[in-house]
Amino acid sequence: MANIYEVRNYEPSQSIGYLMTRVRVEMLAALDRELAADPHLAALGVTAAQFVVLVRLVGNGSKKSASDLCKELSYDAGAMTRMIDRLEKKGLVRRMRCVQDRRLIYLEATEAGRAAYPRMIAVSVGVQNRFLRGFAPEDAQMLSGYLTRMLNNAG
Amino acid sequence: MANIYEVRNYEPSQSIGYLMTRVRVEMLAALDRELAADPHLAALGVTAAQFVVLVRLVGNGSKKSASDLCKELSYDAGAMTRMIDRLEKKGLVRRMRCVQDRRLIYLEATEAGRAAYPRMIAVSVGVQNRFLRGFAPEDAQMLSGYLTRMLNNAG
DNA sequence: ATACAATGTCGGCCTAGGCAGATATATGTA
DNA sequence: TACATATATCTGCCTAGGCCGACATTGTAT
Repeated sequence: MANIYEVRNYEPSQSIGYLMTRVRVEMLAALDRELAADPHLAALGVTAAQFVVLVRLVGNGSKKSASDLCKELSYDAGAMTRMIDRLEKKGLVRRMRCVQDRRLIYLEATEAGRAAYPRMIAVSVGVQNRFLRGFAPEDAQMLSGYLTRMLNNAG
Repeated sequence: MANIYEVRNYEPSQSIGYLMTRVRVEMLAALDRELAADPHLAALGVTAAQFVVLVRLVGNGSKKSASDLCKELSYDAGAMTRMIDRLEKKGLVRRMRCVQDRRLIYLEATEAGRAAYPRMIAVSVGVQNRFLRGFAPEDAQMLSGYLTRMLNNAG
């Protein structure tokens, strides 16, 4: 299989890595802005990064540990500890020591966290739809497929 | 134009935003690892983030200011100041006050920075080709097009 | 039972980005 | 000229992630 890029004619500013980094920066910035602007969510002061973690805790109800989240999100364990600290301080997440395996700490969204969930999802969907403006459903499907393939290539 | 996502059946873990964030995390981590592992570059201690900035300074030889770089890279001005500090401390970049407009500080890659450039590009190309393994050139073209359209939708 | 390895959480230290305010310089206007 | 405005850089404070080592707990091999 031929390589996509060659060193001799590689143009960094047109590479997929560069484009993807910029798109992601713009998407997260938009998400941050709109989370902060939303009248229902502004009081919580939830950032885009916190939102991503919170979604994982509310979405599928199964109890999860911090290390579970780290695996799902390619996240550093130390960073996760501090992220949970911030979410706990805001009253959106609870820590509960597991009695079977006392190394584990199960994480659970609080009532406030669950209550904010639908609105947060709506904001996220709105941002993504805006970035995908003009995309046919098949285009979005293609793009998802490409990203999934790249993720598999990561090892 | 129809929306791609709907709130009622939105699955965060399959969304394009989520996938793109993860791909980008994996790509940057791979770039960091390989920059640190490369025998020619390890001594410089250049991170992926520093690499991105350095590429912009060596690539097209025109003198650039910090604010130029911020616009190109969607970068915060304060963060750029500190990034330049780190690159300067490593001897890869020089600051030169502009005499015509004394607000400006032109940035220039040093000899050491320019010398490391080809090897850094080779590492970057290698990482991206690995993530695009199995992609036909037309696939890569399609993906670039999608990303460019999303960037334009950002406003 | 003891020793060792593996796992989960946490804290310290680093790089890193966003935001707001301060400062210096340049430019346009009355 | 005097003043307001815009621009460029820098600094402080916050959130944030990666790496490493400490610590407790659990599982495994001897």
